[in-house]
Amino acid sequence: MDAFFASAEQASKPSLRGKAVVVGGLGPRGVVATSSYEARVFGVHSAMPMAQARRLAPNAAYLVPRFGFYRSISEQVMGLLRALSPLVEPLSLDEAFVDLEAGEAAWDEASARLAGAKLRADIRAVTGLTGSVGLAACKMLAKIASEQAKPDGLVVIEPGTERAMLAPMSVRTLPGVGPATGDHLRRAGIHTVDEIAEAGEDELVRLLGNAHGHALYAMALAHDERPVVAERETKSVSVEDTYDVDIHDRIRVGLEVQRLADRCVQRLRGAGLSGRTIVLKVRRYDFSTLTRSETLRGPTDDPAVVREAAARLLDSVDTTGGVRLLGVGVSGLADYTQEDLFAQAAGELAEHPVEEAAHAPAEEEKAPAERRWVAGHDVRHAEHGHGWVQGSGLGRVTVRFETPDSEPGRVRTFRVDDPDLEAADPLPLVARRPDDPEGPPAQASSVPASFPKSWSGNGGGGATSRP
DNA sequence: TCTGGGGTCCTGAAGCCC
DNA sequence: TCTGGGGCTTCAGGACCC
Repeated sequence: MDAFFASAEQASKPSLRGKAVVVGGLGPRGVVATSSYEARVFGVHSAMPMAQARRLAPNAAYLVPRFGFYRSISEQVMGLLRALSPLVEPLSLDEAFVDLEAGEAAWDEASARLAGAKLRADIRAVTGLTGSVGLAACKMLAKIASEQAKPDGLVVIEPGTERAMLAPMSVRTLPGVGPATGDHLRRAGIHTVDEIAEAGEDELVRLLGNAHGHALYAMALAHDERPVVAERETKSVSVEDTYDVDIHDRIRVGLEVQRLADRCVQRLRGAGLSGRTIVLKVRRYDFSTLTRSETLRGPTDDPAVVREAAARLLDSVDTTGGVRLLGVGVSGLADYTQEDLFAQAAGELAEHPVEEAAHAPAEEEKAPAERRWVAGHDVRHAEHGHGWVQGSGLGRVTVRFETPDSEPGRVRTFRVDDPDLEAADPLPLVARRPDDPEGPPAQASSVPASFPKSWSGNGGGGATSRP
């Protein structure tokens, strides 16, 4: 999907269409998750500190991400992909690989183009958003093609042309080459993909180590045999928080770690998992990050056990000077068994007869009674109807009244405790047909049959929430 | 005026067992 | 009894991705 979060917000809010929109954390330490193409003109891009974005684009609209909303759109798109093939490998909310051969959805370049074009049309009809499609014989090339296709395009890399196409490209084009590896290669005089191939496999292994060296050399030759994997099992579950102000108080640090342990266990249980290795993460005032881990005798999803392990790990960490981030994770995962459940139930009753997992809910889940009017979130007013919060402060909240299919709406300001104003769910971006409230709004056609070895696609956009 | 959150994979050191 | 080495696991850190 193209600039996914920002595009979804623009589709949801007519007054933001054609305008610079930046989605990300709005606190003093927030970073940009996605910016609209209009904002990118000012140099705003993903992972940029929000403060810097505000300097570059002071008049942009700044919004908090609404993951539940994006997830619902993502599910619609993934549904379209699964109609093409049983082998769909989601990489994130807005990106996935599809093995078109496995779905017999195409068999040559022409049919692949047709399938890609139809997919893009279907995504547009069902979600109202644009997605880009890259078609190629392997995942690496499909990904590169989808990057080239953005925004709102389709690119095919024809078999036989791969090496010539890759040769002049920067090493940073290849997946797995980030800032550090890029610098490493540059210092060795390697700037392009062609120069990687020329350097030879032994030299790359010497420079980058075994796994990375072999993998990168293969990619430079356009070799990528990785299959599209539909079901990936989760390897770890973690939660972390960056604090607006460094925490110096050791007792407070301990309490935060306990809270994070509880949240982590909630997530773990939600996924039906338990784990053996508990990991504590601490980012200190100077941004240095350290982790401490402990492996238990067997898997657990008992909050008391995870809390205790996390507290023991914290004992071994020096936090003088302050911490800016704390995290708790669990790895070494297993599906939990019935015995585990009974053991946990007994253990919890013994250890925490009254304790409630009543810690601060996520921003999106907060009750309306809490009266936290979050910028960008939907609201409903008894008289003026559906709108969204444009800003709040000093006891006032400013709301723009508009819906995905309305004209840009008018702005009104209310007291934060106005009884006529309440939080609301996002409206669908594309109006449903009255006779089929569940189904797609437009006809989503099916794709031709039979597909060969050499075509796989990176559909639904490639890294499109990134610049 | 700095640098989120949730993951994956790899490497190297160290300890243990045989 | 001492030493060496291979193989495995654990732990910590780093790079990368979206």
